[in-house]
Parts: sequence; structure tokens; C-alpha cells
Amino acid sequence: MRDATIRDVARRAQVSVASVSRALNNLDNVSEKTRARVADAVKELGYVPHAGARSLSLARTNAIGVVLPDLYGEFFSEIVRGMDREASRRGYLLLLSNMHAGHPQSESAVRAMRGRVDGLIMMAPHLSDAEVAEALPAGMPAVLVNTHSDAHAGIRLDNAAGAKAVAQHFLATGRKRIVHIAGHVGNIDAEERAEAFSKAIEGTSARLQTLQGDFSEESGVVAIETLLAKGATFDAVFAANDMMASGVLQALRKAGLRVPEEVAVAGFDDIPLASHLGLTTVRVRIAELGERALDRLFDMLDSNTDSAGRELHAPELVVRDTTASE
Amino acid sequence: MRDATIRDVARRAQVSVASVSRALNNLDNVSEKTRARVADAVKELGYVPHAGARSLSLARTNAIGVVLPDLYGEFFSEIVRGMDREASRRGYLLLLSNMHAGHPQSESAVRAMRGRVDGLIMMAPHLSDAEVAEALPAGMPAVLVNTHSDAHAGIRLDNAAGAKAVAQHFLATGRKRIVHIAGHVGNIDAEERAEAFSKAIEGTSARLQTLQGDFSEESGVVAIETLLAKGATFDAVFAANDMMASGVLQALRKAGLRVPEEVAVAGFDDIPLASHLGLTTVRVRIAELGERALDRLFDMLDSNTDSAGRELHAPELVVRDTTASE
DNA sequence: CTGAAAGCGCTTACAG
DNA sequence: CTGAAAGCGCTTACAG
Repeated sequence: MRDATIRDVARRAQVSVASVSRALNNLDNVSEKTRARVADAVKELGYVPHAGARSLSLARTNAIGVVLPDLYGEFFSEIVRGMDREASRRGYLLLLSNMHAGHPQSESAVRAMRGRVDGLIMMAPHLSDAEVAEALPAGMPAVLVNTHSDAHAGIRLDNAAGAKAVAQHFLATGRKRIVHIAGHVGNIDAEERAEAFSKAIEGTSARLQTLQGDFSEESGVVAIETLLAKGATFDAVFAANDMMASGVLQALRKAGLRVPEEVAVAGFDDIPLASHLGLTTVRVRIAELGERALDRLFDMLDSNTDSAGRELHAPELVVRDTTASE
Repeated sequence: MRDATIRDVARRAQVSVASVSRALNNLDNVSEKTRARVADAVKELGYVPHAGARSLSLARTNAIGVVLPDLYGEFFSEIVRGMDREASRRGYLLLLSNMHAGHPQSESAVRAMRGRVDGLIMMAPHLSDAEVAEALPAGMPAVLVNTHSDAHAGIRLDNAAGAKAVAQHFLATGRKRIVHIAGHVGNIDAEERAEAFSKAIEGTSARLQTLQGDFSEESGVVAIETLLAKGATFDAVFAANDMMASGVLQALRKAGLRVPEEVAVAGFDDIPLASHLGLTTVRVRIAELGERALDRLFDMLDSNTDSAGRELHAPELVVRDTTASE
């Protein structure tokens, strides 16, 4: 049996669809009598308004599109949680679309959002300015998270501040032969962390060696095993995220190297695992980042403006056992 | 400037909107010439089809609604990841709605899905049969995950099998004074685990004591501290999830009790933290659960049927250090 | 306070 | 192969 529509309700309540619509939306130009008849008919028919049709009429969907890349578990859940918190506070739903690594269809995923959402949050650390511009439908309010772009409103992690804090902490605790394990090639977070870290070490008496990782735990293990196999010596390792740092810790333990006495280890993100490992890291309040992104987007929607400002989300160094000085 | 519509494209290409529609949808009754003119006009105008309007016409949205309760981090990200995997394979988007604890608005959240999605995945372990029936719009295809309901298709974790496996493992390794820390009151998973666990211990020579927790790490700590404060003795603890088990381990360590020599500890879920803690647990392939739920839903949509079958998702005992027999 | 009608941006029989 | 028109389920000026 077909779902009931507003016409069915109108017929049953013996009023016009206009009156039903007014009653349902709690407008005040409706008599009590009409309101009651409509309420009854709605109940009897089990009527639920068709949000899609409503959106088309109103040119307003009460939904926000969220486009995310393949995200490491914790980051994904936390950022979505933050967005959801802010969205449901305002009565909005989230329309989710993962943008998978190979970006052939990623553009179409974004376009599929048009007409279903009022605005977009997009996180695409691997896209260039041009690709971002290409993907975003013109006229779609959007806030970019951790994404290259000069033309749009954006929020970014202050990766440089975080990496610099780690470097200074290493230097202050007397580390001299320092290793950095970088994240995924082309990833903007990875690049900013690596660059700021190296800049902070440069010109000091410490030496820096950078290896390529890919943000996976396994790549942290491999990096350390490679170093040890080459007979390299080092007294500190900064992994570009906590998962790799966890791999580093495993590999060091397996090799019999003591942390932090022989080697200090730090990560980035402060995922829940980090505190269990006693891992020194850079705390990113991910949920807050998501919340803030939605805040910005709502501001744009409310004011109908296009604030193309950049905003930095400051992280914080958390010192734990893996770098305890001495 | 207003976004371009199909009429704008038609005008520019000097054809009818019908032809534009046909060309855009790759129908074959379109001449090459028309197709080319449309393609040009689309490009010149930066036209992106309005998915909302399309859905209304087609009575088909290519979106699936996902209603989840407040979920502990890992569970949330994994189940959404599994669903997204299956959804994007089929070209569907996910419309997300968190159902927060106090369920006054949760019903409206579900109803807001009508007309925006083709089907619904709902996870509501805390709702009764009646509440579930009340919340779901009639005629909306739905698959329930870990949710009470006789009237709908559902997938559930086989909590009983998991809990039973833990009990048998404790008994087989000679544990006699066993503690269970249960999850949230009224939560169906919590209840099934507690019941099956107690049934499996009953009638053996071992004693069982059950405490109330709420799935939080903190509640695991509190449970153990309470027991110790009362002077209770025990040699095995089964926490209803890994987070509480982690709290248990912390409390035991602080009290100077050795694991597993003095007390064996097991959890449930196998979150990433579990392997780092060497925690014996029951592995739930959460992403697979999400994937399977969507599979079921797609089957229903394809066949236009209403398979009200229940399905159990079997978990697996993973033995690690915290219960090593030795 | 109420209703008839136009319109939101698409798709698709129907007729040619 | 093409176009005019009706329809998807709502909302909202407009007239009364």
C-alpha cells in the first residue's frame, strides 16, 4: 500500500492541502478545529511528511554533506561525532560520503550532494587546489578541513606548532640523533609536520634523518627495522601519527632497546591508545575540530556569506613515559 | 547567481528539457548531435543535477538512512565504515542520525528520514519492541542491528555464544570465583551476555558474582575497587566489553594483583586496544556486521520483499595473555 | 481563517 | 529521435 501523502490527509480531514501544510508546520493562521481534524487524520493514516518534497519546495534540506577520505579509525569516529553533535543541536542530518583513495569517482560523490544538502564539509588532504575547485559545485557553501585551498573557508590543524613542540621537547631533553617517520606522501598533514619538524631541528647540534611511512602501524615497524638493519643509531623518534609510533614502540621492544632511556618516542594525534602506551604525543581535539567546522558552515548559511578565511586549530603537547627525560 | 537548472541547460543547448534529461542519463534515444550540444551547455553553465528533485521524480533516493545510538568510538567508526564500504559499492550515500540517550526526539530523527532514503538501518539496543514499531515509518524497508523486534529484519550479535565461550575458557583453566561486570542496564547486548554467562557457570563448582557497569572504562575501575574494598576475593573477571576490561586491568595493577596468575581477565569486542593490552576477548567483526546489514537491506530493496528473518553474527574467542592458563 | 493554483527541478509516458 | 505536458509531494503568495 502506497504511503500516505499530504493529499490523503487533506481528503480525510476534509480540508485543503494548504491547510494541512499549515497545520503541520504550526503556522498560526489555522483554526483550532482544522488543526484537530488534521491531527486526527495524520494519526489515522500514519502519515509522515516526505522530507525530500519539502526540501524541494523550500530550497532547504536541513542536511549537511560530509565528504571524508579513508580515515584511520579513531580520527573518523571522532570527527564525525563532533559534527553530529553540532548538527543535531541545530536539527540537521549528516549525509556521509567517503572519498576513496583513487579519486576517479570522488568528484561525482561530491556532485551527488547537490540538492540534498545545504552545505558541505570536505576533508581532502590529498587533493590539489585545482582538484578541489573542480570537485566543488559552484555556489555550494563549503568548509574545508585540512585541505589545500585558497578559495574556500577552511580549518586546518596547526601541524607546524605541534611538530615544533615535539622538536623542542626532544632538544630540551638532550636528544641528538633524531629520526622522523613521515606520513603518507602528498598528505598535507604529513608534509607540514615533516617540514616544521625539520626546520626546528635545523641549525641545532642535533642530526635529523627522515624516513617515509604511510600512517599505518606496520609502516612504523618497518621504518625502525630498516634503520636497525642498516646499523643506524638514534636516540629519538618522532612518528607523524600515533599508529606509527605504536609500531615504533613494538619494533624497539623487539630489538631490546629501552624507551625512553635509549630512545625517546613521540607521536601525533593522541588517540586513546596513546595514553595506554604512555606515549608522548600531540593532542588534537578531533571532535572539536569537527564541531568547529560545522559552526563555521552554519555561520555561512545563516549570514549567507562566503567567509573565505583560514583558521588554525591549535594542538597541545602531552608528555608521557616514552620521552620522560632520563 | 542562481544555480543552473535543467531548463537553463535546455535553453542554452536549444533543445527540450526532455532531451537534456535523456542525454544526462545516457539513454540511447538521443542523437549524437543533441548529446554533444547538451554536454557543451552543461560545461559552460557548470551545471550539476539537483539530486533532490531527481529523487522526487524517481521515488528513489540512492541513500540509506543510518540511525545509531551514542556509540563508543571504535564500534561507531567500524560499523559505519562497513556500511559505507557496501553503500559506495552500490552507489548509495549514507544519511546519518545519532539517536541520543534521552529518546524524546529520536523518533522525529527517524521520521525525518522519510523521503530522503530508500531504506533504514537502525541500531537501538535500548528501545522496546513497541518503541521500535512506533518510531519506524510504516512501509520503510528497515534492517535492525542489535535491536529488539519481532516484526522486522534484523541482525544481532550472538552474544550468548561469545559469553559462553568465555565461561568455558575460565572453567577449563580452573577459575573458581568468577566476577562478571555487566554493561548498561536495559542494553540488550549487556543483558544477553550476562544471562548466557551466568547460565554457563551455573551448575558448575565455580561461584559467580555479577556487578553493574555501564560499558565505560571508569565503571570497570569502580567495580574492581568496590569488590576489593569489600574484601571480596576472585580469580577471574569477565567484563561485558573491552573498555571496562581495560579499567579492570588498571584497577588490578594498582592493587598489586597479578594478571593472569592471580586474576584472569576477559573482555568483549576486540577493539584495537585489546591486542595492545594482551587482553583475552571475544572478537566481533564490527565492520562486517555493518556490511552485512546493508547487504540485507539491499536484498530487500531489490526483491521488494520484507524478509523478517533474524540473523546471528557469530563472534570468536581470542585468547591472549590476560588469561594464559599456565 | 481557507482554498485553488503555481512552482521547486527533475523524469517519462505519449504523440509525433 | 524529439518535445509538450503531467506528475513526484510538498509550500506559499494570492484572492477571498
